[in-house]
Amino acid sequence: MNGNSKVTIKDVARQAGVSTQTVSRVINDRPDVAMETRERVKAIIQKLGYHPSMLARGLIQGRSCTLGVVTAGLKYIGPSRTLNGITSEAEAHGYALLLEELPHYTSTEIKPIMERLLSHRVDGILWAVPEIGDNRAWLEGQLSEVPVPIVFLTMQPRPGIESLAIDNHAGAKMAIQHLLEKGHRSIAHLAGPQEWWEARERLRGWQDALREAGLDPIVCVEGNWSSSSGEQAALKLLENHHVDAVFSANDQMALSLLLVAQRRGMRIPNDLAVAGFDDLAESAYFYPPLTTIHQDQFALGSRSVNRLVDIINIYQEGKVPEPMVEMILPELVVRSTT
Amino acid sequence: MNGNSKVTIKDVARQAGVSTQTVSRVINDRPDVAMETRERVKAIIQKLGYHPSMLARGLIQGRSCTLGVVTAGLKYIGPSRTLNGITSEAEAHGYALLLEELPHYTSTEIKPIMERLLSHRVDGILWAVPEIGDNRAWLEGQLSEVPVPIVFLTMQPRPGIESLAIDNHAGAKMAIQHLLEKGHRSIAHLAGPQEWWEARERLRGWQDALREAGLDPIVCVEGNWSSSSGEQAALKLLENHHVDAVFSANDQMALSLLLVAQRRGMRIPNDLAVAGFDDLAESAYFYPPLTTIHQDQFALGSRSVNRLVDIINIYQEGKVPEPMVEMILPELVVRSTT
DNA sequence: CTGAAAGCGCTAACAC
DNA sequence: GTGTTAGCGCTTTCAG
Repeated sequence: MNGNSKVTIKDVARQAGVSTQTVSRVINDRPDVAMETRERVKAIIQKLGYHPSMLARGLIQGRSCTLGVVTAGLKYIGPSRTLNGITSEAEAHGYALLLEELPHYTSTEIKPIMERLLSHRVDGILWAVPEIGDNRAWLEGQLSEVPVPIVFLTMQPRPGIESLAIDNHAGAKMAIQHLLEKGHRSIAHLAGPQEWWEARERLRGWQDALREAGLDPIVCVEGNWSSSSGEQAALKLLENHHVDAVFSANDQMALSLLLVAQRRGMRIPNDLAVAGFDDLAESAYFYPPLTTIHQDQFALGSRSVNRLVDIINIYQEGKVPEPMVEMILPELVVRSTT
Repeated sequence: MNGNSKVTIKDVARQAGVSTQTVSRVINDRPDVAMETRERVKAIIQKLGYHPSMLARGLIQGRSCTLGVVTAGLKYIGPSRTLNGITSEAEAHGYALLLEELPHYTSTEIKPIMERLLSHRVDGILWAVPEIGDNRAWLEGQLSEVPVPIVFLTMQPRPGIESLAIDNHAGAKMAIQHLLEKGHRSIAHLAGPQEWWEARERLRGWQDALREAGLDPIVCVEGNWSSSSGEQAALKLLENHHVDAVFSANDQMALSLLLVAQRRGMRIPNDLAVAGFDDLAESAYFYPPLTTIHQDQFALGSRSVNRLVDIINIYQEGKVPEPMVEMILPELVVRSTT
């Protein structure tokens, strides 16, 4: 580190023998600058290693070209794939990202987060935290106090609020319909933690698909997404019930289920068929390779940025956008466990 | 969205019947304000929902209280766990994070990235991209042009440059020593892509540990980290060589190796012992549960923030820090594949 | 203890 | 085409 710490527009102007205004015109690609002047200024900019300050520009224009992103649970792969989509799309739109991570999923301390984001004058906010328990309770009172548009990811749609989510209900139905087609009738569910909206949706999909087929959704045990909880749940399930298929709410629990079933001498898929949800990179190499529901979390992230940028632009034009809810359809990936 | 879009310090001052300086003193917790005035101003701030603008403050103080983070490969779990450590520690130090993701690991287009970061006047940069091929070539010429301190993660230590990394060489040696203790003598390596510094370090650890035991490191096949490449490599390895143990450069490839070996009728660990590297959440539930090397990527992230903040403070005091290199030791986790 | 004036780096609005 | 003036929201002098 050394380099030219603080070259300002004035330095460039002085060296080029023009006013700061002219330099400003050059860096903003305005048309009304003489070709020759433009080149000269550009050369000086290059030579001095000058970078216009977004702070100053943001101050004056009332916009920082920055989006706030609030996430949680980065130690798991899901949120970070969404983030991957967000970074990619934000760059395409010329926005920088201010990242905040909640200390835990159900943190209700959103005020300091918002304050930090708003202090930095973000132009909009992406709330990429899954809906769990009442961690959206703050919407009631505090949403109206936020002076910039917010788009929510992975949340139960609410009227008047922008949101995007994977359609977990539809995904679960796909899995069950696939198992039904394979001839299974006694299909259990290894559910996710029911405080999670996503887990409830997957359970509901399991129920609805079975009922539509004239069957009763009865056998259901709950885990907490982890492989270790899945192991406990799988033991309970296989010890106490006779089923010929299980739909697991995620791949990690499905993994334990495979392990437990095979330890008990069951052959997969002959004695027990298994379908998961998520499609982890490893799922194709489980023993045996896992049939699962693929959710495109990258798309979830990138589309949310798209939407937020649209909204910002609409407000910019003085109009008010019509709130939209978008659901992204997952896909069935058939492998060897069914 | 509505809320008080743009409440300024002036609005607060006017309503409180004081000057803007006084308000400024209150929000910065300066001592020289009368108790009564302070309370009154605070009440108005609350009432108006005023948030001081970090843009204006940054402009004047020459610092934005923002750290730039450059990452790559967020769709994999590794980088995002590091990011997890970064967000957590940055918040503890009161820094916001400006996130940039490279389009690919070996992107050499670092100039636009730097420019965006510097435009936003970040106080320092965390370069959290693994060293691959010559994607650090730019250090030669351009590092000196960066006017803020940079800390590099996951990179071959270089004199005079701040860096932190997991000690992959030591980790690999731990794995091999464990296999040797278990009585294995013919230990192959399922290597990672050799353009990656980390993969080379793991291979070197395998070589060194074997040589120190008086054995020759001979059998080695290379994958690209993915389970599918691991499958190809495992087939090649098991078809052409007779080995009684394999050290895989990561868990995903180890997973395929387990699958391939068992398909060929080998029992794990009796016919073949396997050790991996990474310790994924799923690894404890592989079939069988995988012995592996655990690397603490959260700590890698959090310590890098710590270091960067230290450096910024040292410069702040007008001093120049002594460049430091830190290696974080991984840990052996013994499970059922050895 | 409090306020007035100046200015951070930049751009909008107007002159010329 | 180009320069001048003013001011974004805040903090830093320096007076009182």
